[in-house]
Amino acid sequence: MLGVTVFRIGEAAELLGVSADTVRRWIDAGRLPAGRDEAGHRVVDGAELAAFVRAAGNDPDERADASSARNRLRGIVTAVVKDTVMAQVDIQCGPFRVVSLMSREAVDELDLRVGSVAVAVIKSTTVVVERVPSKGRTS
Amino acid sequence: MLGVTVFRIGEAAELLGVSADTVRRWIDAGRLPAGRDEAGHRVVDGAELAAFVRAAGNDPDERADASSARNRLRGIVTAVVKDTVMAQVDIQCGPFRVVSLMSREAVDELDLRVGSVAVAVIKSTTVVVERVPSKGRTS
DNA sequence: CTAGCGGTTCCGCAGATGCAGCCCGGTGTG
DNA sequence: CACACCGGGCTGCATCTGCGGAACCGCTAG
Repeated sequence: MLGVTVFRIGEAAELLGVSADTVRRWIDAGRLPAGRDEAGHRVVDGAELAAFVRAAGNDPDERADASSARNRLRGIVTAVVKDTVMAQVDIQCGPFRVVSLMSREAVDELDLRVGSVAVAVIKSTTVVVERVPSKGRTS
Repeated sequence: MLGVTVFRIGEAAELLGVSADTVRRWIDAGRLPAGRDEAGHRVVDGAELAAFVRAAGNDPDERADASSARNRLRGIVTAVVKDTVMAQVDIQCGPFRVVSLMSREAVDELDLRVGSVAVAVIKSTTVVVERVPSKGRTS
């Protein structure tokens, strides 16, 4: 098991958040290196895809750049639920919804409300990583 | 201070990650409610923008749906640095780069490597929210 | 008061993306 | 073995998005 993770075009497309056609065009344009399997289907190496998605994520979004420094996800507040002592704040950060539980006092003090811009900050030691059952095979 | 956060078209565009032209077209198409200020400039209400970004984030991406349940950010591993006892794993989740610090043993056990698909899971109590110096005024 | 600067509106254009249609190859089931 | 189903390759088309240009408005500095 060399463990080289490879993706088919559909899998890569889902990961990148675009259609398979777009991934195909990127490959044909040479922007994303890929090979072909015995059936003529395009095969994308996991490491290549990682490099591509990293490059794509850095350039266009300066806000992502500012974020990429240390787990800073910038977004817009979509919900605020205030309890007596605690409060829950939902932030939409790009395609993800991040939920934060904090004291009600903190919410009041920050004056967080629906529509406000906020940044979700996460200590890297509190991030748990799960492997995905998935797809990519080892070849 | 009623605290109704409002955005100008450029600010909304930056938040949504698109150009001001696109936001203008969305408004003209009725997809995003907006008013006009005394100068004829479009003005977007923060709550409306929040509703819009929430809807936009849920529909297209089923993977985001699966993620939105509880701070589950799915992405691709872009870097793995192994130290003697600790390890750092970088995951590109949409436009954001998430860094996780974990024991080296955990990395080996999960068989995490560049190009693997992984999910960053974050307890909502460990998410710190910062307000942005920003923009949106109170009217 | 005037000039300069930044942001917005509106217009038109070129490139990128998504989608539908059609054919092919691999897989599983009866 | 025959059949249906699924994912992929390839083509063409409609749409969306971003960019540049020209004019307008509001704010600030001189």
